Amino acid sequence: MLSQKTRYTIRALQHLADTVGQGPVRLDAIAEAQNIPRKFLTVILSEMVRAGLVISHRGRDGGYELALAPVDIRYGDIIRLTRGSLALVPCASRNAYEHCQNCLPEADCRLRGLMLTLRDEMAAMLDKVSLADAITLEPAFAEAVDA
Amino acid sequence: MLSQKTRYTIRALQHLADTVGQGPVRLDAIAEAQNIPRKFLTVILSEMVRAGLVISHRGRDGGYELALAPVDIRYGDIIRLTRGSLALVPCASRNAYEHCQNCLPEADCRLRGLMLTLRDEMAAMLDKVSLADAITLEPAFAEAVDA
DNA sequence: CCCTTGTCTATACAAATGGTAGAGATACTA
DNA sequence: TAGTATCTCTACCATTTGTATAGACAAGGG
Repeated sequence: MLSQKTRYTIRALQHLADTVGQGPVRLDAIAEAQNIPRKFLTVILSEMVRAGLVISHRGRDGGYELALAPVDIRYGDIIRLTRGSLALVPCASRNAYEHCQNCLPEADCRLRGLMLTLRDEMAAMLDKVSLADAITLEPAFAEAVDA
Repeated sequence: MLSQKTRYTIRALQHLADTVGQGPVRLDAIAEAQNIPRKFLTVILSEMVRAGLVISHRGRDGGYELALAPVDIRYGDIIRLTRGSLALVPCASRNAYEHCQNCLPEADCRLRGLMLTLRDEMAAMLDKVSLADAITLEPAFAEAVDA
């Protein structure tokens, strides 16, 4: 699961993407529009500033804006940034590899093999979609629901 | 991420799949071969018995064996069972839907739209692979590593 | 100078996670 | 029927993680 914080982060960035060209957006405006606790959002946005995705302006008429064009911020990037990795197990991360505790030798671990493949598929999809993209709000249910 | 418990569960079931036809496997044998804490494994296997995936036998020469043929236990099933859902956000679960806290109206939530699509892709893949399948241990790196 | 707005560090608190303890229930075997 | 091997169940605990807040501070603009 994505943590609540990651979800807030994504929604905040989407908000900034949607208001590109309108100057800095105040924290309170984002918090209200996106239904994110104000104080928590300060933490989140500060991290985004430090990470270089967002630029902040202090003082009157201050606020936040994206540091990059929306098309250059892909969902895969955001999730890697906030969560460390796309993978479902630490040892299947291409990006933030970590040895699993209490595991088998990796060369023998079928779970790892499977999770590597899955990670690659997830990455392929999440790196195709950026903050500039419209998103199908209710995709067709790809597979049958049997079993 | 998959929890440690989910990973242990999968490895335990793989072990049982690999020993099909050899009679019940004792808990200690599984714990040792799969490097899983013994006491924790008792909890895990009891749950699998209750869930109907595993059959247990007590007394001398007792142990555990799969209740179904390996080919009928798909990774998707196991993850749904132990984790509740394949989805990365509660509101994108086909199986264990839950409303997200502090969210926007769902009809407007682009994150939800994206996560529904992703869930469907993950499900399609994880429901193709069962405990009977060999798994590529180190798949080709599908996408470039740029950015 | 003062108001507005962002920054930073420390905390509080709740929930989930990983793991253990130990008494009990069955089943086989002698 | 005793005895031993094996799984079963409830409760419990410690640690980590996740969510959120408090409050003092820094900086920009008029």
